[in-house]
Amino acid sequence: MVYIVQVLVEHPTHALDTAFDYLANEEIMGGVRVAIAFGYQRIIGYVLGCEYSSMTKEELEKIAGFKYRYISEIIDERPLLNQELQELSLTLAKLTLSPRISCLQAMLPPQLKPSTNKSVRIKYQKVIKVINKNIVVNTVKQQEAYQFLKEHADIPLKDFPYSRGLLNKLIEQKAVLVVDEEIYRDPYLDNQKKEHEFPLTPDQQKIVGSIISKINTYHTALIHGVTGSGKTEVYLHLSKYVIKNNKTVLMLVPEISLTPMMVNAFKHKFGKQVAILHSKLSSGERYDEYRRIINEEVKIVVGARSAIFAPLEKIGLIILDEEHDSSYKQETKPRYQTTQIARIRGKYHNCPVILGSATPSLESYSRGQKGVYDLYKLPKRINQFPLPEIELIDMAVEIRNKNYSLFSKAMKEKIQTCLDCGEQVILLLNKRGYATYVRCLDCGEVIKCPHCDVTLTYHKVDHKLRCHYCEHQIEMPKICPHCSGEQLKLVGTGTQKVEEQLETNFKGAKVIRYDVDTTKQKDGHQKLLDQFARKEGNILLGTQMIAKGLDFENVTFVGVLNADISLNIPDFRANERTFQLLEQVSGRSGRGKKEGTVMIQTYNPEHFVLQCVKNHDYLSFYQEEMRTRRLAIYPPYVHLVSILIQGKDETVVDQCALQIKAYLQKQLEDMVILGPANSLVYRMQDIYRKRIMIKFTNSKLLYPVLEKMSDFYNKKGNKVNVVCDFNPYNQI
DNA sequence: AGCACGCCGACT
DNA sequence: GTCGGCGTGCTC
Repeated sequence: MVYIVQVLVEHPTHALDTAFDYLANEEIMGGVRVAIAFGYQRIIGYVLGCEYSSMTKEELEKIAGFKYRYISEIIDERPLLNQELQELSLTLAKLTLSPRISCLQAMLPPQLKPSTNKSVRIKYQKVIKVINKNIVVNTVKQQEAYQFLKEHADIPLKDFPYSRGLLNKLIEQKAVLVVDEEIYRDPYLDNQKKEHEFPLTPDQQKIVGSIISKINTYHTALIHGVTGSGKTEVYLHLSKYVIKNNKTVLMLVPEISLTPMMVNAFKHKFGKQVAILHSKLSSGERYDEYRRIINEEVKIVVGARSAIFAPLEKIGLIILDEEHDSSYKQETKPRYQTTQIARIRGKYHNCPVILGSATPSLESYSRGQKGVYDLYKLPKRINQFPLPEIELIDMAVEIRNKNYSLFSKAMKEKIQTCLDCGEQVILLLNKRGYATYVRCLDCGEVIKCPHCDVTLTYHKVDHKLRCHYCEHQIEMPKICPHCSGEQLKLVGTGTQKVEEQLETNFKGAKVIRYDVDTTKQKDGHQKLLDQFARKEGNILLGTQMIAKGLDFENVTFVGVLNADISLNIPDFRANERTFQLLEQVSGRSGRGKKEGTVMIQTYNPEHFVLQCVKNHDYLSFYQEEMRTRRLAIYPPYVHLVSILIQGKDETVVDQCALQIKAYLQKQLEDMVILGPANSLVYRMQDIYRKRIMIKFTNSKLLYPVLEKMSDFYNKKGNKVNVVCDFNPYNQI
């Protein structure tokens, strides 16, 4: 008589993470969006399932004990996600302890999120399709046009170089047909070039051959290739093989705008068979790329983190380039690790997952060593040059020699030499944030945000102090807010200040500053990098953004102004991050026809991380850092889950945190449970935040306990909110 | 989440 | 008397 439809309502909260039953007069497929009345609201819902019932509405209501409502409107003709991805959305919800609806939102492009009812206009154009290739046509001229159409498949009507009458003749003979076809906004239209293939080196050949021999088996391969060793070529060759066998490729990169080389390499080689997915695309562009994938017009998807959910069918290969990169971890709910999702999809499609990096994460490398992953190495650069020579510069010595400037004597000279030779320089200011804070020289106070436990940072552009965590901003004060002293001093060095100093130190040098500030606008990254590539700048000065995938052959010198900042961050990954950053940025030097050099300024030249960077010695770094992790019991020896307890009332937060700790200790007797401790930024936007950390090796016991705890505390009306983060990266 | 209902204080 | 504060509970 009716269909009972299970609907997930679109509010992404734990309180509503349960299916609501509606009625419909027809069957509705799982994965279709519907409009529903929910309480007093009209909202969008997502259909989970549908079952037929022979009873009437009234009979059903008698059993259920509540009134059913009917679905108001069916929005989609077809399910948004295929079977694989629907199942994956449920797995994702379980793995991350997130509401199912927020998993769906993370998986779909913004235009298709259940909540967004905005429609994106689909554009059409008329194209000529050859429907029969073996017609004998009447005249020579017709034959000519027919031949032309056979050679130019699906040509737009407006580009047809013969007369309309001629075309009509061909249509009459049922040789061709004019149809409306969707046209897509192609974000990389002007980027297409001819394919040029490089022969593989024996090392590359070995890897390609070996992976191809297991191409139809799910397994993970880790490629440890030094910077400039040609991992890209390996990816391209494998991809070509896979699509030749009529399967598809999922290629992930950390952030598209920061790794243009990889994107371009794929676009050049495979042209229209590639779809690009990332957040900087306009909504129309992104939607079109997504539709091209759904319509199976695409063989390869290149994209950032969320592209791991691309609706590709028949996946034959999944690649994660720069696998160590922290952007593969999503830091908002659902807090998933892309590598984990890649493995789930790889298992489903029975295909290899390739992880590539010059500086693999300890987690991955240890699996490579244990044989869980196949470990491959590319130890040499393809341009035959050795890796750049690295010099560590002891800044303590500089100070002893009364050099208080940002630049050591050696670095100043080196930069000057490069400029004189017409070569380019990359400088890294290894500092998160880019501006300075303000200290009063009379009372010593630092100006802080009234809502968060952080200092306000100075922005020169508008002469304002701003908070990093909330939008709070004030005019730069003239006098100290604490003691009314007049000596306010800007402390710390940001890229803006270094830029000024470079311009005074190196007369005539053009500096391109590359940081969050200067790359904000659309295509901001590309504009600046293009400028630098055209040699319109001599020095590229940037934050860690410049460490990734850039490839400028005229760069022969890379300088790191202060290597210590990231070493001193209170995070168990600080050493690993520093090693990765320094090794990656060093790799920007000497990629062309000239050898490159690197200088790293530091106060800890003896530190093992810096010594290993100097010798390009990943293995020693790995061994030493593994020792530390083993002694301190950190990943990869254990897994971590961080539990954030937050709320407006400090005492309630405190009590709940203690309660939770006691509960967990009772339920998880033999696991190490640390905390509760104040979070790194204890107060953020007037919310107090405490953290509990669990170290575990087996998650089976853990999940049901955390689920129960999270459900209990995330009920509406509770004064605290609990967030579980598996494999946490940013402990802010 | 978003909204109503309901129970309290303080104002035309 | 009644306007509005927000604490509590419900939505198929």
